[in-house]
Amino acid sequence: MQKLKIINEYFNIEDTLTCGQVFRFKPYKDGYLIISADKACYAKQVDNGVELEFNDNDRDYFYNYFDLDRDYSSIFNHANSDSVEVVKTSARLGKGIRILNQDKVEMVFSFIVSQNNNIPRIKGILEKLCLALGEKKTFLDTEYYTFPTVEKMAKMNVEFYKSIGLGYRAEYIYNLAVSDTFSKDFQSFNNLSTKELIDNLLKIKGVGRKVADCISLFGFHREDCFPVDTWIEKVYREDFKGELTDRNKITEFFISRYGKNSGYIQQYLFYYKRSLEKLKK
DNA sequence: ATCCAGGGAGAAG
DNA sequence: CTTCTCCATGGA
Repeated sequence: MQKLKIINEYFNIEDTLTCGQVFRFKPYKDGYLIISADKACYAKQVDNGVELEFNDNDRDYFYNYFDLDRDYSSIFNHANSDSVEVVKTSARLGKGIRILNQDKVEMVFSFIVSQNNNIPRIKGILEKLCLALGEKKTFLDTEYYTFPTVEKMAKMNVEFYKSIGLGYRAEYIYNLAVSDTFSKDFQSFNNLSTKELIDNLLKIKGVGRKVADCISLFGFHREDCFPVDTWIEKVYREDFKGELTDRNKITEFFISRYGKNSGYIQQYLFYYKRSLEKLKK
């Protein structure tokens, strides 16, 4: 076991986990237990930073996972000097958000589950999926389940996927599991341009532009992506006073505006808009 | 009861 | 090319 303390004003563990980019984490002893692919990590906020704890062999994985090599100051400053008020406000609220480098395969399945769905339900479905098909492991005296292998998922049938609450998405998940999407050159997607990457992801049934953008951003760390969902559409309409209705065009609007910082600023805005809604109750 | 959630596929225009 | 309809599920 190994501990690592990160002192960085641009790293808040709660904001990073609850901003909507990751689904498999839960409160644990003054902090959080985070599960990614087959690995687990404990993280807790301390006065001036974040304390991480993981297995010795997972040091590089989680160092990269939390994007710790990146300097977030210029990203934050870009947002915090924008002419639109909501961008500045959201950046200050989400100053501690980092874009995680999550497992690519897990991101593809997870964001197919996310379509026309809400975050609590997405978390519940993924939890059931891992409980049923993942491998049981122990970390810090607590049990967790790995994300299932594609091979294991391919052995199930559509009825199983419906039984864990996937609804009409069950067929997308099943068809993807039995496809050859991940067996051939999926890892070489790394070498593609962002546009080529998105075009390839769009070939998967159940993956549209928004889901492809999320996979590209959260799995491949493509910063020049700006996923547009119902919340971002609300920001666009209410705070930017935008007139466009086509989500593709709204995406292009934001990318041409924010360039390489699109993904980060999108996360600031998404987190902010959703936080407001939670506050109402 | 109706609407909504990190939308997308397929059909119709 | 664009727009419309339907798609399961559960919480508000």
